[in-house]
Amino acid sequence: MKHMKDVYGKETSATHGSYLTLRKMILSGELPPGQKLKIEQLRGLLNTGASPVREALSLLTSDMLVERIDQRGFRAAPVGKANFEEILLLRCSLEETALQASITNADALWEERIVLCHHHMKKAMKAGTANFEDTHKNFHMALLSNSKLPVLERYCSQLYDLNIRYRNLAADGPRYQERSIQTEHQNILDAALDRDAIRATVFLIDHYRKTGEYLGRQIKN
Amino acid sequence: MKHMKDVYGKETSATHGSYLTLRKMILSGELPPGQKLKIEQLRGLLNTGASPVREALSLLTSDMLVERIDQRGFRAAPVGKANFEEILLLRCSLEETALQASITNADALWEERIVLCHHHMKKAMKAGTANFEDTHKNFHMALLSNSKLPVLERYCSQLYDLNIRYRNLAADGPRYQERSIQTEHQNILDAALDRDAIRATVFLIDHYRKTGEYLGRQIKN
DNA sequence: TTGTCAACAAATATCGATTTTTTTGGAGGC
DNA sequence: GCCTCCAAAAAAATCGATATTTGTTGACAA
Repeated sequence: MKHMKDVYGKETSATHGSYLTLRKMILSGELPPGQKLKIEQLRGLLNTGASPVREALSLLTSDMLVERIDQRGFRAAPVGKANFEEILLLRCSLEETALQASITNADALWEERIVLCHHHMKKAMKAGTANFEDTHKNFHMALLSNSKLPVLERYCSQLYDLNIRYRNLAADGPRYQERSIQTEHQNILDAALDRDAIRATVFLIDHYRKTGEYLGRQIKN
Repeated sequence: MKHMKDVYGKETSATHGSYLTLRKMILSGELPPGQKLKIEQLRGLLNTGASPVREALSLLTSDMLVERIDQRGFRAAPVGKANFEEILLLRCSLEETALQASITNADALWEERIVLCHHHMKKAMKAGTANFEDTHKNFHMALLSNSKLPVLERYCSQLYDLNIRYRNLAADGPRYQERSIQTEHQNILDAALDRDAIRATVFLIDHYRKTGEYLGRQIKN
């Protein structure tokens, strides 16, 4: 395979394409935690050579989605309650910092951005389309996107994905959207638009804690 | 080169060896910020093939020491005042969390560990040996090593390295150790041993702020 | 002079094959 | 029966070569 088209039809390198595919498979649980990731096997799955696969796995290592064992290959990162709770803790702490910085730098462009992302998310939720998860992440990242702290935003994005992975792994439990997530999102958005940093972060963190409490109960380890 | 020996004489893969070498070169400033990192050129420098070099560069990407430009290769990560200040801010915030957690979990083993690391650091400083930087990092990481929050510790380690890079890049300024760093370290250690989380974090953050203030003045951008 | 475009040069990305290392599965000794 | 050691198989790591992309130069036309 010389070229590859990603989900949006744009051309990407074999490495980047493999990265995106594997990432999605790990986040969705299709590649379960701890699973050995053999190059040869993935090579077949992805229709590509060993080099792009190795490089994609290397990149996933930095996202903490893949573990590399020296000279012994790669495996999907293991999961556990302690890990889940650390992620929740860090998310609350880091996103609080990021959201407050974002609000401090608030401007019209950012406001429009978060309003739009919120709209797209609501629409996707109502339609029940498959890309709801993407719009949900977009909304949350948009909230932080005005912080002018790119490293922090990167960490938040990483942790968001790790959290989503746990949600997907626990997907069989009782329906999770029973809580009125829509209201919670609306509250965060309104507080952000009011430039009320305190209220916005309280809503945001509460949003995470509630989700965390729900998911935490489902994880064995 | 089939085998490679790292600094401690242990056998490592070509990839890992290349990773360590390149990392050191970027942190020390030998490979200056923004510099194009051509595979062929590094291949010669490291006496190895293209694959290990590429993989090492991929790994360095996750440490934010190397930037990858799609289809256009790699370059040493650029630097700037905004980046420096973000790193300082995040370090203060994350290390505060980590140190407090470490102290909360304090036990005899941890105490021994930090006392030992501190001793090694003092010894290396007095002797003026080249490995002072390593012992310094070891001491700071040992302080956080009892947090039971591995992801947080990983972030702290990353940010520590990024900060060291700035220190090395500004190395030509007036002697930086004029401040009594020894006292500052002693204060942090003593407070940690007293299990006084508040006092320890105040000393620690003050330590970073002072260093940051000094270094910040040296960075142009 | 300036802008465009083709041919060339350089560098990246990828492939297929080879070399090393780890793992597996017994055979033989205790 | 259980451990140790050795060969065979599997997998990972690495290499050398090829294909693809990007960057550059200079001729030619507007």
